[in-house]
Amino acid sequence: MSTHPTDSWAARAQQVLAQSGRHAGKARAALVALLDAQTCALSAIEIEEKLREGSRPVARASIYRILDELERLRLVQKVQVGQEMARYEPVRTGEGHHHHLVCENCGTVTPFTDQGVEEAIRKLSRRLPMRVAEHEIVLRGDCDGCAN
Amino acid sequence: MSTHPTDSWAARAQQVLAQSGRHAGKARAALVALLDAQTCALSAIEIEEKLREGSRPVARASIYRILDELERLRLVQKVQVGQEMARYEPVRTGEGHHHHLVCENCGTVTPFTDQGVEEAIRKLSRRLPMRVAEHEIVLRGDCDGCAN
DNA sequence: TTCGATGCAAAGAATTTGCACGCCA
DNA sequence: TGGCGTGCAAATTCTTTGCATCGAA
Repeated sequence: MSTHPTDSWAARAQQVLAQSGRHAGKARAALVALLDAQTCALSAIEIEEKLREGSRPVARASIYRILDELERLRLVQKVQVGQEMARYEPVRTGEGHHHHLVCENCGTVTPFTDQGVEEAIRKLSRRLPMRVAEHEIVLRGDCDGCAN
Repeated sequence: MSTHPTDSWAARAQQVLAQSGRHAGKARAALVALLDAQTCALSAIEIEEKLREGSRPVARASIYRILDELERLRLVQKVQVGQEMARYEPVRTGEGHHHHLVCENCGTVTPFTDQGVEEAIRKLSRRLPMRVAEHEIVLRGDCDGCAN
């Protein structure tokens, strides 16, 4: 949540898109607004459904194209959660990145952050035979709702 | 690496399969032998290619079916590495599980283990609103070969 | 008016399923 | 011999691409 409208991810996204010389289409605007309202990652199909029921329907191909473009501009991150379809979420400046919990029972995806794990990975990265650019962690199990 | 043939993952796999009341097909035997010889995860397509060039060709559908069965018996772990296709690797008893490094340049997948990270995740898991059953970590970047 | 944005439909790629035949127990 | 194992082909699912049209600058 941002305190000022102009600080919102959507506003920044629109700005970056405009600066990179693109026209402002309705489909993309709707998709950006939808993503901005989410707290966690959505799949392309989920985005299509929410747009159809909400603001306006957007063709699936357009959704993939727009997400791809947003990803190249580093406005969106594509996250892979298990074997399921790809999910996408806004990259919000100022917030540390988070990882994901996946309930194997109900499929719910929940974000979490943890300094301990981040630190452990940072230390580990120095010792690996690779310049580590990014990392992704997925924890799977049964969420409290399902474990009962 | 096992010290005795009968300790091999392949031998254990065959035993578990037999005990679960299955017949011993040639395709599955070839696939199990191939997996046992690997040091890291292979995709279904890679398995198909290696089998065709090596011991004997196996239909892709059979490969998926066999891998699925091995996964249900916990003899094989399916790992997802980025957006690429799924990969499969033997679950060897006695060895701690490992995670994966992926070179974004050449696509090479390399295993690693790290106690620090495992410990951090263990601690974290206790505090999460979920009974964590498993976790998966993928580090991406440029491997030493590609960084030069 | 020009070029990017979008929708629709077809193409692709990975994976799964249906069905008939072959082989192991 | 009966049922699991396997191959082949078709079906599914997610994603990408081709092409004509629409709309923003």
